[in-house]
Amino acid sequence: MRAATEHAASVCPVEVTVSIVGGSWKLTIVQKLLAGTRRFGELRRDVGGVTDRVLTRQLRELESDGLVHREVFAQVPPRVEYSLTAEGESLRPLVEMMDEWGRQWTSEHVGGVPA
Amino acid sequence: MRAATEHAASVCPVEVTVSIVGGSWKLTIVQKLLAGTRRFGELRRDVGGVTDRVLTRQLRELESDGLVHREVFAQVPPRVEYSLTAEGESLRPLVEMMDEWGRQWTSEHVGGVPA
DNA sequence: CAGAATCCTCGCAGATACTG
DNA sequence: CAGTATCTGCGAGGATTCTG
Repeated sequence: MRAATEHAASVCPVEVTVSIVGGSWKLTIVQKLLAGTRRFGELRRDVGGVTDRVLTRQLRELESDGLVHREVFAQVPPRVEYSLTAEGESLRPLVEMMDEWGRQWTSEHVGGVPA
Repeated sequence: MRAATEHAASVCPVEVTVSIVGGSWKLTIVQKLLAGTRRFGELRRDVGGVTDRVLTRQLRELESDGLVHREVFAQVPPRVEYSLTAEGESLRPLVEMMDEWGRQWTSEHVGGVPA
């Protein structure tokens, strides 16, 4: 278990969840993966604005937390596919709820309803 | 709107939610407030392990995000009460879901089911 | 294509001390 | 009691460059 998560566990369960999905881009990545398996380059494009280094690290953390499965194809050019594990899939309702809550909050605090 | 939230808004709605509830202790605080109004000292005790400075800042951020209401009583000794706004209350299902997900994840990754 | 290596910075969390 | 003021550090996030 990652150090941050371990510390969170000593506080309270909600903090565990935050420590796992709280990294920047992390839930956005999960959201994309909820739609199906993606290659590294696809994620980089779909997420948008994230650098290789950061995307890689977020994916590795998600992997080590057991939410994401990483499959490497030994071929040239390299091909790596990312998909959600069952545990990752279990985030679906949470992601949907947070997406909805975020839209709601934004619309109430900006006055404009996003598409 | 806070800078972090503003940046998150440019990414995707889920990131907005993360930026609002993602600070350490923040959801734990909300969880306590979901049970009812609390004074500063009560929160400090209930949350446990948090310093004055950090607790204060988290509360101020929650306040500026419109989730928490801060009421100061002009008296000696000072008395300040914190409570959730309607928007804060709207986090209840999310907090419950994250609490449950965190318990589940922890039990599967540690082998021991927490109380 | 999918990253690894390197370097930088900036902000948050935390500790400590003080106060109306 | 409920903070503020000040300092520290640490580590995530980001930019850039290089490679099998």
